[in-house]
Amino acid sequence: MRIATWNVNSLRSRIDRVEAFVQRHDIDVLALQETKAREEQLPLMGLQALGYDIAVAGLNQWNGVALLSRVGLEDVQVGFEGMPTWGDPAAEEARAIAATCDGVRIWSLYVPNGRKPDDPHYTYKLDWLARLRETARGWLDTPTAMVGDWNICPTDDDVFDPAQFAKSTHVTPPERAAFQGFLNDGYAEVTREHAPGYTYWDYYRQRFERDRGLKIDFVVASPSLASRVTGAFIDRDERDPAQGTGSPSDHAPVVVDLG
DNA sequence: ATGGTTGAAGGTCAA
Repeated sequence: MRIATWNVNSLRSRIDRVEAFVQRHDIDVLALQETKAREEQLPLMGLQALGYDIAVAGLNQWNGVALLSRVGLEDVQVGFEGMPTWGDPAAEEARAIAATCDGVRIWSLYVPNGRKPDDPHYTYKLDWLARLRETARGWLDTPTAMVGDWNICPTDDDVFDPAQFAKSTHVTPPERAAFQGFLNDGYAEVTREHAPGYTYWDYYRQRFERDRGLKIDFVVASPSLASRVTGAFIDRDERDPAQGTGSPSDHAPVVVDLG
């Protein structure tokens, strides 16, 4: 089974790229973040025609997550138990959606950005991660993957210029501790060893062209699922303005293969 | 400190 995660930064503006991507790489399950649309706004017929069942959550122009699967899409769940919210709770539910696909419980996650370390949104981010961790302890014994945009650089190698980010979110010790907590509990991040390199490059200042990016998109797997991973890669071509149809997302997709 | 770019329910906010 081949799983992918991609922060698309608007599914409507990226629909042609998404359809081409799933075909080019023969994707079985695709988790999307920042879809930025309600279901009725989305042109999904093309993906359905390609054989995908689709579950989406999203009410506003900032969040929104989705799952596409051609190997089953059962027990869809929006949000997790006790998930903290920000602003309009109904809109913020669209940071997490889960479904069981061919026996694997897959969560598409869009972790809160945090904005600035002194912003209340940063506290919300840490609360959100803490609550996810508590809930996820209960999933360790089942094949589970938490995939998506974690908005955390777990190490300095995941930042093009750590000094520049010294006073920014994504690299602070509490955020890194939050990520490490999942690993301490027994989960494994399964993409890094197969797919080094960044997954996000800011639109500003030709960051992609100069490879000045961040590694913030991860696949965090329970032990039984982690043992099935045979490979992973980052599709940098999808971040390349010179390739594909229309403008790219600021994130590249991450693909994982399961044996 | 500011600005650079992209997307959306835009004439601003979030990333």
